[in-house]
Amino acid sequence: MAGQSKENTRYLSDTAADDDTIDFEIIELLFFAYRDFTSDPDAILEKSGFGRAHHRVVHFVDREPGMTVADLLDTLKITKQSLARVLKQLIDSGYIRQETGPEDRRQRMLYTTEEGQALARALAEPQSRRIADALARSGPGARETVKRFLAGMKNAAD
Amino acid sequence: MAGQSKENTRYLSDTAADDDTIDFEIIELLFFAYRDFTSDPDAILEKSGFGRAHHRVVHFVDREPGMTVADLLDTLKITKQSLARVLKQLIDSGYIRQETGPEDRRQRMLYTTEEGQALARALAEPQSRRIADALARSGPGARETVKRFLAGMKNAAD
DNA sequence: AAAAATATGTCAATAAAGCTGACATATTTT
DNA sequence: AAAATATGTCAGCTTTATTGACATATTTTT
Repeated sequence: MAGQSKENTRYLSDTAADDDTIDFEIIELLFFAYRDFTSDPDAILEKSGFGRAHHRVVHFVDREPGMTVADLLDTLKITKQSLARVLKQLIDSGYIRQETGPEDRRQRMLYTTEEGQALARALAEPQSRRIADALARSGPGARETVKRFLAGMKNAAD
Repeated sequence: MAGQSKENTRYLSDTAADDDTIDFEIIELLFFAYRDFTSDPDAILEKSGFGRAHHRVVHFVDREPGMTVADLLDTLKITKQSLARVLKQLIDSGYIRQETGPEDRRQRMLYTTEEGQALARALAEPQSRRIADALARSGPGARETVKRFLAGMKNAAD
């Protein structure tokens, strides 16, 4: 494939032209923002031997105490088999506990223990600080604008 | 574990108190926004038999034609062994091609083929539309604010 | 009361995408 | 000539997800 460098240059020009119709700038900003946003808790999780999946479970159970397994599956949009392993590890390690549903005894209501709460806070803290710093540098009223933007990015079905 | 519901309520109150110091609201908005943002291209990728890793490679090579393997590793922050499998598949399928570096012949400069370009655009298009919709509903000046926020979320090292 | 549906749990096999370590080859730099 | 660099590759491992099948307890429907 010799003598193709002119064609490469043509590709480049075409790209530049099409770039106008696609918002590559914010697509990339989002990618890097999220990559680094999740790297904060990853460092903490490594010490406990947990991963991102555990983080998500502890977070949502801490935020909505008493949610059922079905609620959690719906929030995370994963299968129950995927959840099972992670949830079992968190229960065995004493971060989450289950209680039989008071009305429907088939249900398992989920709660964080005090250790689970502490873990959830420790994971959220550096993320929260990162957000506060970013907002502070985004001008006045940034919080409301960012909230509306992020809410608009998510599927309406939620 | 009967008679524990009072303790649960106590947990709840503690949670509410601590919530003030941690920005759970934006943490969750970011999670849902990114989850749904990545679900758009996932649907397209499934048809090609590719995954998110292929998406990222095609995207960055399309955006920066002629980047080297080392550049790509640095951008993606993965190991060369991880990249190798994905990159090989993309080259074998005709979406990406390599050219020996004109000055340093050890380097492999990466380019998208026309098919690769088309794939990158097809994947970016629904994400771009989602961003445009979200920005439109975020008020005037939202674009600049969101850009500053996202840039501030990423590590300075970049 | 019996049958069907539901909520959860579990076993087994598989896949995607990352990782580490080790080593090979070609090329450039020292 | 030796060392460093850019890339490629082999082998094995881990995490986190998947699907399918089936078991148990409980509630709802018939």
